[in-house]
Amino acid sequence: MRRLILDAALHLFRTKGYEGVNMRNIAEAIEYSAATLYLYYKDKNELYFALQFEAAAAKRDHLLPAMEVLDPMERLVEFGRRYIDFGFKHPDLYDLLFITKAPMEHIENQECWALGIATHTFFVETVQACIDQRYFKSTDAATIAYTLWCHAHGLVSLFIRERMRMYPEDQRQALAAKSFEMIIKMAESL
Amino acid sequence: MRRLILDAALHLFRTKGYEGVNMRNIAEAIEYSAATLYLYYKDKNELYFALQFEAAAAKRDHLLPAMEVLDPMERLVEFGRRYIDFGFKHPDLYDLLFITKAPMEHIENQECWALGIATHTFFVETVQACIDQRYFKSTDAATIAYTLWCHAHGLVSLFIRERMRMYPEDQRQALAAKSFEMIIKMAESL
DNA sequence: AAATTTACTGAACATTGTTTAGTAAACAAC
DNA sequence: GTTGTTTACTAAACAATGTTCAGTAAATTT
Repeated sequence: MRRLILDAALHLFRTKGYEGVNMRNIAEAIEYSAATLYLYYKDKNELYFALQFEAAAAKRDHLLPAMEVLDPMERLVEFGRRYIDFGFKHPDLYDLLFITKAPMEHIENQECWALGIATHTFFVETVQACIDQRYFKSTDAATIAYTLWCHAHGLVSLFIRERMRMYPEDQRQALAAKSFEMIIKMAESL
Repeated sequence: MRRLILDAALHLFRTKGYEGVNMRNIAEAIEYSAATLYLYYKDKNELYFALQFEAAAAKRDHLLPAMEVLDPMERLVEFGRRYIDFGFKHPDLYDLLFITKAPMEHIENQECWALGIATHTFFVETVQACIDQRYFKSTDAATIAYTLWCHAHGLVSLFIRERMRMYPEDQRQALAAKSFEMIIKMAESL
């Protein structure tokens, strides 16, 4: 039943966007009453956390191929490329994971958090592997990882939240791509 | 009257956060009925745009001292520092300007847009000035500016939207500061 | 057969954005 | 000075949405 609710919610979510979905919508889609949803999820927040878990799983799956690249520097680049690609291809899921102002209190107790942490840890470890293999002179893996993440997240979220209107629509993706190339070049000087 | 409404709205906004404010709230604060607000603003969107203008003005004022630095590279660094500082000090305003999912359609017609564009143009021109004075080898001012913006925005927005929970709360600001230093160092290799 | 548990729902409530119909005061025109 | 018009405002209602509650009916247990 939870599966049924989640699938319907996620589908609505991805087609109609976050705003366009409400409890009655979801209930309707699975031909139950809205009250039924509250039997399986305490409130909208709990449903939100469950959706976040789905999104985190989708993201992990999207990043998976990058994790298998052997050379740490190539892996890092591919990881970044795929992270950004995920954001552009699934703006609703990305939004859910990294932008939505939602009950972030106690998210540490949610299973979606563990998934996100695992991915983040893998990312930092990849940076550390680059350091170990002398790709970087700096040895501050945490700050390097965070700096790269800031760039990627800024890039995706400015795009998703429509703050690139000063650039013609058909040039935004290209600019993002150029910026990604640039940050890689910059990182090589670290 | 618009002044009265805006001041009340902005004040509520900054104390109770974006979510915690509604038309009735604002009306109450100035001791009028909610319907009155609709005499001065067509709908919540128009009020939103007006608030965005206030936020844009506050941001410009916050950045103003940086604009007066003579050396373009120092100016660029100070600009970045103050941009980030603004985001940390006024998360609600920053949110309003760069994160809130709100009616971005037709924002080009709003006065707040002009203000934002002016600041952005100044930023790109500063990068261009750095190029002209051989601070960078790269000559792509647009991409450099955008890349730096992505980093700063990512940094601020991950913080504001509580996506840094994997770092202890008392270390987040320090990490952000270190990352800012790092991106400057990286930029010097451009 | 009776009691209890499980699964579900219609109706209601609270909150919030928005509209409508109307009031009352100020002002204008004759 | 009465009448019409404009201005400033509001109470009440409507619609959408999150949430709760009382109740029903089938399944299961005793």
